[in-house]
Amino acid sequence: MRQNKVKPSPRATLKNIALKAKVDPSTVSRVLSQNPNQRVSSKTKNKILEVAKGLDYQPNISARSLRVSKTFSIGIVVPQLDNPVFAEIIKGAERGASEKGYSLVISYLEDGPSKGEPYKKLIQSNRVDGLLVTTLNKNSAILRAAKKSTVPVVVLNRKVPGLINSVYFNSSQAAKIATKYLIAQGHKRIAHLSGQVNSSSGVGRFYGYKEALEHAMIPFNPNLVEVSGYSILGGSQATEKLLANPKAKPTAIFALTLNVAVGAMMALQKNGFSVPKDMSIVAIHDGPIASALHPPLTTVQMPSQKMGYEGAIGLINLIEKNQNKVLVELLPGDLIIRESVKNISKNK
Amino acid sequence: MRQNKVKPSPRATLKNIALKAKVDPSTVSRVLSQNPNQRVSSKTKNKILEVAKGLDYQPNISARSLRVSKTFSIGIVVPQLDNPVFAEIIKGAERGASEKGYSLVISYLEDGPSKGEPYKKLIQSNRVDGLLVTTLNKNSAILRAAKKSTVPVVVLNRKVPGLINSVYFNSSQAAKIATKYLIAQGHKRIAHLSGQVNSSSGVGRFYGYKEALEHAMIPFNPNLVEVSGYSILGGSQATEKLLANPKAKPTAIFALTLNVAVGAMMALQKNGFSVPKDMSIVAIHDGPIASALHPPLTTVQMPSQKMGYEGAIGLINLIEKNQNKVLVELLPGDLIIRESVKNISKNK
DNA sequence: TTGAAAGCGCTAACAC
DNA sequence: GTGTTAGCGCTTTCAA
Repeated sequence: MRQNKVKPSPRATLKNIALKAKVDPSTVSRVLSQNPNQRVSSKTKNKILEVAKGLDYQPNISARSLRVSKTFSIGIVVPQLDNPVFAEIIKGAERGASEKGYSLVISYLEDGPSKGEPYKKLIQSNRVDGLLVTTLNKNSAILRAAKKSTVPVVVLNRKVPGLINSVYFNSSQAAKIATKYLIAQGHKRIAHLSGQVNSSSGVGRFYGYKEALEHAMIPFNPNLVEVSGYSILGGSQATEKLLANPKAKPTAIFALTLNVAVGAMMALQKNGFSVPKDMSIVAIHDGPIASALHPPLTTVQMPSQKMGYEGAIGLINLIEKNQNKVLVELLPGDLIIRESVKNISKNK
Repeated sequence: MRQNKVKPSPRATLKNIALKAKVDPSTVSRVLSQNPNQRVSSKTKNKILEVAKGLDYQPNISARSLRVSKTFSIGIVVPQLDNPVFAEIIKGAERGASEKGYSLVISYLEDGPSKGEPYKKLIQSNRVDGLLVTTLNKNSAILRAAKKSTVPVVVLNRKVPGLINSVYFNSSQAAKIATKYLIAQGHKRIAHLSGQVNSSSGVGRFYGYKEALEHAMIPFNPNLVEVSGYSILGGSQATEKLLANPKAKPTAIFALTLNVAVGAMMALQKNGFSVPKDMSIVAIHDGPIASALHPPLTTVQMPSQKMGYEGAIGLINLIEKNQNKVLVELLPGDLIIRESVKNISKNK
């Protein structure tokens, strides 16, 4: 009933705009697709713009995609969603994509060695013009698949041999900053909760830690390094080991991740250690939890969100051939000094 | 150079398959689009299937979209990405979408009162066939915008007046389970760290808590309720208030969220309370952190991932007109008993 | 500066 | 059961 009374406003297509503005659809396209070399008289241009606005025109992406063989969306492949680092990366990527008029298609997958299917489907059916790839695992199937991709790929959070395009974080420098700070506060027996061996970010932090020690002429003691991985539980277990080892006896801990630091703090508390009185602690990667911990944790900021943003922008530049290579090294952010480190230097 | 030597295998299109199989493109379409009432002889069908496989055919989504006015993707709008609940919802939604051959486009936005633009762009340019909407705020702009949507919308995590389709969690029942458990362990002075007033999930938990008390004939004491919101910091601050209030004196805390429980535990520790000796604690929403806490936290599982999954499946059914209404109430998951609650009943 | 015409890859109504 | 035909909405030569 109601439909009969209301004059159904025509769908806003180029054709309908052309009809209303009494011009050809192609002219409308010339104006609305913002082609730089338009050559349309400002009179007709204004008229078209006006009509388009009145009809609240939004281009039909499918039609445009079909015509120009581009989807105007990029995909992002993430191994886990419950890791705050990836959440921030996605956040940044979404911002970058939408700034450039692209949408972000998400493909989640467990980071196993054999998978890679979602990725395949994503690019084969022309759903995306390019791909942002993150992974925790150096040898993951996605990385292998990425090397054969027909669309541009930008790897986030690490450098991968054979894939030029990446936006990564200088984690070794972040580790150096964190370790140096502990040294400056008088610490000499500094433990390191480290990542897996096959993780480039973990290895980077380990080297940064070692370099900072060397620079301060503090001998490296392997007893002070425990592999924790990236989880709270891992941090807690590694710390237990550390405390149980009579050859360790650290006065400070450098944790490679916020989660790991949380686990470490729990283990310390459980074993009767008070932070920072009995043990100082610093971690890489700032986040809301850091300031909510008790005591608030001193951290080196990690620009995860920026990583996603820069990755998206770079990828789109690649797609649009504005550049042919993306290689961005992001420097660590600031050292956020809170209350988890005690100054134990004698000449204080 | 290399391109000249390699015979470029033709792009796998319907036309090329038709050429190779010596049939008409429309016949190929009939076979490959899996139309149920095909009426193609199994002989030609097999031939087509074979050729298609050899060419590794993947349909061009843009062309199909244009033709059938469908994008085969759904959008999801989330207010924050660093909240584990939303991460799990996305995870589930991605699984549901990909199971049905759809892709998931993500639109992140701060959950302010005035926004709603990303959403608008998403549906207006025909980028998505439907929308999954999550929000923390009862009065958010997205919800208002959703009511005017031309594509189906399914609201996740809450029921909203004026929007029929939703998949939500019976948080009041979860609250009841948690509170009842504390009561069964002999607790009578049970505090509740609650959500905001304008959040349906928060209100539900509050009612569940009250009902459980009533049922056990324990009088409700407003001094035992503190608004914590959903963050770690909020949980910590609310707990501080609780401890400072001489009229409260709880023996147990029911926290509406895992994050809030983490904050509470920090505040308790800071104030010299030991869990569960001096204070028991239960929270809604299980997650890896729960078992990593010290002591491991007793929780009522919340099916966030399932919410995303059911939402996606329901939305796609709506889109494909297999059903015309989605209204799913998810029951709380199991009570996971760990070590954060002490039995203080006398006749133990 | 603008219009006419073709076609991206696909599907569906209609013939036979 | 299979081919013919038209057209979704858009961009892009080519002509005028």
